[in-house]
Amino acid sequence: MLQITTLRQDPERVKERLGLRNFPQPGLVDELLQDDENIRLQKGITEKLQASLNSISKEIGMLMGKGEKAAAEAKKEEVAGLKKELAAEADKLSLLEHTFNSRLLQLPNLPHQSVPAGKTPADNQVVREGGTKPDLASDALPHWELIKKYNLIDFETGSKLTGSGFPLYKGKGAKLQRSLIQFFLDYNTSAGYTEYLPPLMVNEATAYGTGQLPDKEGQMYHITEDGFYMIPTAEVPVTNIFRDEIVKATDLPVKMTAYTPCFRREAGSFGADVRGLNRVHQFDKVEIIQLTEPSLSYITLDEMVLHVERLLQFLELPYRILRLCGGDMGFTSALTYDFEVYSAAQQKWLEVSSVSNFETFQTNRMKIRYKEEGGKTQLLHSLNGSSLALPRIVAALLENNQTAEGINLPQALHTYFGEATIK
RNA sequence: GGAGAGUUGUCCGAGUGGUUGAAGGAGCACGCCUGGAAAGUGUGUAUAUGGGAAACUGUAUCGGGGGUUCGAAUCCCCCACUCUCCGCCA
Repeated sequence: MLQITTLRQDPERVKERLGLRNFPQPGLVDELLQDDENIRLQKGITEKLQASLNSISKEIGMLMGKGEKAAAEAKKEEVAGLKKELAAEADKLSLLEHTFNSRLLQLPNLPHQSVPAGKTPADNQVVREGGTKPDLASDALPHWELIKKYNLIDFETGSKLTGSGFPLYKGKGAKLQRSLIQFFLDYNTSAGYTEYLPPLMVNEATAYGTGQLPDKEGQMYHITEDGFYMIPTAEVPVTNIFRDEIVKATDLPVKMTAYTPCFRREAGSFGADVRGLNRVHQFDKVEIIQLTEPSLSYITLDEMVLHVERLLQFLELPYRILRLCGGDMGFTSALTYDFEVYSAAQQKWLEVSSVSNFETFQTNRMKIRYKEEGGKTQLLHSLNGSSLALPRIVAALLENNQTAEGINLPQALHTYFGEATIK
């Protein structure tokens, strides 16, 4: 959620930045400023009434204390009218605030100055590429065939147990998951991230904190009986660890990592790229999250990009890093880099990570703050990224490294997996 | 799932309707004392938000939400969490 002070300071810049996102209602900005003005006026009226009511109540208290009952009764009558008036004004105020809040929630984050203009993924900027695409034989198999060939995942039984998109990993397939998770977590903790293993269901307040509610309600599995949501990413519980906290400046930056399964309904995204592991309802992911002071967040973003990039180099996968254009960025992000790996048999780029700076958009909702040197309390910046999402990594590893003898795993995984080749 | 006890400021802890934003203590900050420190002593010490150049000041906040009342930390209702006992159970 944007801070209203940002709108007050420079409404024209806000509109210009929203334009980069192709935000359809620039008029909202002026409406919000008008609301803001009205609210402050109405607050003045309401609070003045409340103040006089409070002071009369105090007087009554003093009179009662002195035993002057009659005088107190007289005051009580005086107050009756005031109370009615106050109730009416307070209603007006809460109506104004309600409108204001629902309008403010509709505003996405403002794109950083380096965000390119554009409407679709085709407008994203390729920042850099790395690794080399393998030369596969013409009869190279897509990963869903390789999965069958080496008996790594049983999609059919997963469907029987739950439904489509819930893979059942098996044997070497299950072990490969475990190896990757362990490797990613070790890599993250050795870079100073503290490991967490959070709850996989969260309550409404938590889902609201990171912006899943009210915006993406339909994307989460909802346990209505208890009012819980299955997490779509570790970002949700882990960032909320610091909700309503004031972090000591000396404890910054806060660096956290977590492995969790992620649950996504993926409502409305049926279509071409749902085969095999390209898009599933439950998948494993390791996430990194940082809370930093505002002046350092873009340096931190660059560090996180390098961190994820190095991980892909360890995996020896061909990758590219994209800077998302205004039209393709998520609602809450100010700047996002997407990482894609090339899955050679499908001849497709698959998104495996998304590293973003949210500035104060999330922390404003969650009231995650820190105390500055001078003693002033300020919102922190929050950032996060995947390191990494497993299914598409597995897809690319299988496809790119297939040989007649088996799947050759990258060096970095050998000790974790216990073998160099899946046969 | 059933029964009971509890949730107060950075922490401990008092407070069952009226100048209570909240006693007392600890901690912390600054001063005095000291050769220096400890002890002692004095003062200060929540957050958010509105108004104001500032001094200052209005409002809200005693787990969360609602209610009663002129007035609620205090009374009533609902919810969450913690602890104890019973039941069930990996």
